[in-house]
Amino acid sequence: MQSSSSSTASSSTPPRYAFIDFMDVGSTMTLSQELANLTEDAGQELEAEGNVLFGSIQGLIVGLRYYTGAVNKGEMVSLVREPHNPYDRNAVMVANVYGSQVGHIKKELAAAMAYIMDNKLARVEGIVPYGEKNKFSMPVILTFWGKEENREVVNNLMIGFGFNLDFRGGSSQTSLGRDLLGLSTKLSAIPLSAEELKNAFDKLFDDLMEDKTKEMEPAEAVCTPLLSHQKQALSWMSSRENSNDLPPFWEENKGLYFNVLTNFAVKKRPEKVLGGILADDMGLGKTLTTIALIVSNFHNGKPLPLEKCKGPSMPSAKRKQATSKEKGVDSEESQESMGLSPLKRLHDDTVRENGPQKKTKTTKKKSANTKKVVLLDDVEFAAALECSSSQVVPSKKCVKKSSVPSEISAGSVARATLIVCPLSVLSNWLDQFEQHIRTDVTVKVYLYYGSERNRSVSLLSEQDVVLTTYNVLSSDFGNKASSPLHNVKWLRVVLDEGHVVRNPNALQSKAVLELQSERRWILSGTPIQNSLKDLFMLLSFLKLKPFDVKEWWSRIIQRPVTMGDRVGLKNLQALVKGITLRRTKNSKVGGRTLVQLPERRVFVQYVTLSGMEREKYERVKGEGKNIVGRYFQEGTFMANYADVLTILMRLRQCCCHPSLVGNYTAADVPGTPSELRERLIQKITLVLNSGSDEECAICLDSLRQPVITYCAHVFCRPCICEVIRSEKEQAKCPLCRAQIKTKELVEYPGEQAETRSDTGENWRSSSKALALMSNLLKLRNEDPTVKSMVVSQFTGFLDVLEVALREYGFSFTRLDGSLIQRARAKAIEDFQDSTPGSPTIMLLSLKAGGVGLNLTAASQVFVMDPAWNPAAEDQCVDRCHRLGQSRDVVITKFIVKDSVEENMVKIQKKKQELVDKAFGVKNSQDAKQARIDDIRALMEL
DNA sequence: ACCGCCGGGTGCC
DNA sequence: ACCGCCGGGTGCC
Repeated sequence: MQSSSSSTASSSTPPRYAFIDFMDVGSTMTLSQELANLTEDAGQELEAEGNVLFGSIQGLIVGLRYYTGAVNKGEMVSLVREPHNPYDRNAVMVANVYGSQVGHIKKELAAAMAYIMDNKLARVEGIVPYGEKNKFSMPVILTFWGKEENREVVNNLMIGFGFNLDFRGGSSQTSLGRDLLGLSTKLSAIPLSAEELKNAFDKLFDDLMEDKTKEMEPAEAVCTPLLSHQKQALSWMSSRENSNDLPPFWEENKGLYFNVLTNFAVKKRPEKVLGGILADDMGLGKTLTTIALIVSNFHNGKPLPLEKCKGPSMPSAKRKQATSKEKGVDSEESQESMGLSPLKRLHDDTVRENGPQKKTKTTKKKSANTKKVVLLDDVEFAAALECSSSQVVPSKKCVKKSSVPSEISAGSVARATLIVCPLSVLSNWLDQFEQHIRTDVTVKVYLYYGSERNRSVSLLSEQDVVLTTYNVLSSDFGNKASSPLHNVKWLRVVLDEGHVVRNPNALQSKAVLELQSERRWILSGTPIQNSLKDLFMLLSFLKLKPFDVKEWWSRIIQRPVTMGDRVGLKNLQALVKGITLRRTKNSKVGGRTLVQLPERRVFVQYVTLSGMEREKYERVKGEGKNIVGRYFQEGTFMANYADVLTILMRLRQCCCHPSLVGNYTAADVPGTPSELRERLIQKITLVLNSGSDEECAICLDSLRQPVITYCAHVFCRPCICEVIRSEKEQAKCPLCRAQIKTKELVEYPGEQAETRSDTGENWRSSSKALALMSNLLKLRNEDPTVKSMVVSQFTGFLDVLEVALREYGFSFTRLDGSLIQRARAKAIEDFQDSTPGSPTIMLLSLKAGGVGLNLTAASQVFVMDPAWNPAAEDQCVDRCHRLGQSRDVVITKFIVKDSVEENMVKIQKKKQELVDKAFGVKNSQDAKQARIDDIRALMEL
């Protein structure tokens, strides 16, 4: 099994924004993705986007009488090649929107289409114009879509078989044309302008709360009083789960159910979609609301039946602690705590946000101790507890002893809720269950995490809540041995920070889609990260038919909308509105905003380099300019992109502290395999530590178990192995098409391998470090209780700052990618602690920590170096500027004058203006040129 | 399928 | 009777 520690770094950084995307701030693509697109045929499936219409032709669907799939007039059908059909290897099967086979394309036409489809020269889509009642065959209009460069060859191929692609339908002016494109004729044929589209798109998720203002009180088990907007959310979520309404776009008419979008009609009532998207802004209490939902809305709208605790009030938190302590006594496994540490530490946590009834550490500890004694006396009860709230129990014991006396536990009725979340918010969930559930009832929360996790399906099914991470889920799913989580019939599955699953090709997406559940929820503050496409994955998870199938999503929603079709947009809006609740920090309830956040102000401080620093900077810049200039001349710029990034990184490091910059190695020539290997390790380390949050070009997600190929491209190990497995000996690098082999993949040795810069004894200051220190000293003089976050992209710079902080007697903690979860949680806990003497400074690496991170103790933020993507900075700042922050937040950004940093800021501004103005996606050639131009500007070439 | 196609029966008008 | 024509059997790929 993959070790859980190897995945900590990446999983804790949900790729909320494409960090490295410095050329194109705010656009949808990251560097890797763009590289993948620049390289022809990166193994991606033929996407509908970017395809043009070649033409259309009328064909015939035959063999209707052998199949049950019905089609209505005007309904879309899907065409699927059947290369293994025993009667005709050219066979093309026709299916309706709901996946039932309708028939086949008549063989002569199928013969012409087969080659085109197999070689992906064109995508063929069908729509039935009439004849829906025919018994034996029906006509179908086939439209051919593909890349412009394939138009000719497709046309000629069709002519060769005696078919002429008719282009009349192509002009979307005619009503037939618009029908073929899946566009509407009814409302308006005037397409939306790019501006209107962007506006509409931005507003898609805005304040979807009209008629969602009914409030509901949570079950008694919830001890935290819910705010008004949380009660509204609870009411809405419950009604979504209990609703008997038809799914969006379905209407009932004389015993028939009719989908108004697809024209599909069935006798059987379509399956309900129970659940939806809770897209409230961060800090509005999605977690609390979800907890309230879990305990308040079991079957038939009744609360979840919970065990009452025996004896006098005994907070659940204490019980857990007692159990795990006791466990330590009688168990041989002492390392088990590795994966489970977040739980342990959470017991000592002080109450964070939203906590009207504060518990204090001391009372907790005390009663925990008393409890322990009691527990030892009551073996039966202890066993029960182990099954429920403790995660650290060896499996056999648990399975045997688990005797949950509840009538529901029998298994016929789904009981458990599965919560999947990024590692970084795991402990937050545990915290919040403790904090918000009354102490005299037990909600059985099982943490399915760590190597000792209990894989018993029946045990998991008996829980109230099972908590796990996306990584655990997908690694279980990937290891062919049956995945326990996929064999449980869940009552409810909740995807926390659900936007992290957005690439439908990634393993974790597949793992998530395969879960069996009655109800499904997505929690996400940013349901759409980049583009409309992100929504597809969410609908897919919610099983909102037919949009859970890519083809229908594209044809019915995505393409019409991106082509500016008003009805398409209207449908999209209706779709989103029907399943989403979103309130923002600015939403109003009864005329008042939901939460009032303190102000935040941003200052930029310019730093001037000292003579020595300037000298070194200019030297590094000179070397870099030479090399990059040569790449330009040779036209090998894109091929050497990694090196260019490295050079830029060195310059940026120079701005922070001269000692961060090591010797320059990019010009080295790879020699023997061992030298090559070393060089590759060096390169992958650089890439991963460059602060760019590189994404894997295959899954487009943050790198998981990163490996580097001999051709020096970095991917997730599972992703690239899958490519090699499927392409066998022919396997080529998705980015440069070089041959690749599994045994030639070089692993990332981990952050430890990072060469610590020569700070320590040789500590010398830097202008930027001094600028920071003077700010911090001034703050300490003014108010010693003020806490600050110090953010840098370079862990080496944080090392330097540590020395300086010690020198001046500051107490600080540090959070970066190298910390395992336990240390991470400890660092946050220490920092959030408000008792005197607690650390006042948090050193934070930009890429560490996740969206869920709560650092509200800080009211000062120092951004030491500019990020390529300013959104990353904003995100970082949001960690303290969120609900629970009581002071005004001041952000100070340091920028070195006359340096790459200043240029970066200029480019950021320019990009931001462009993004603000237009919504359109520029073509890859332009993007490439823009990228090159920007690097010229950065390097002053 | 109120078609097309196949293949057996049949054979002036 | 090596054809045409008739009419029954039959029918996706």
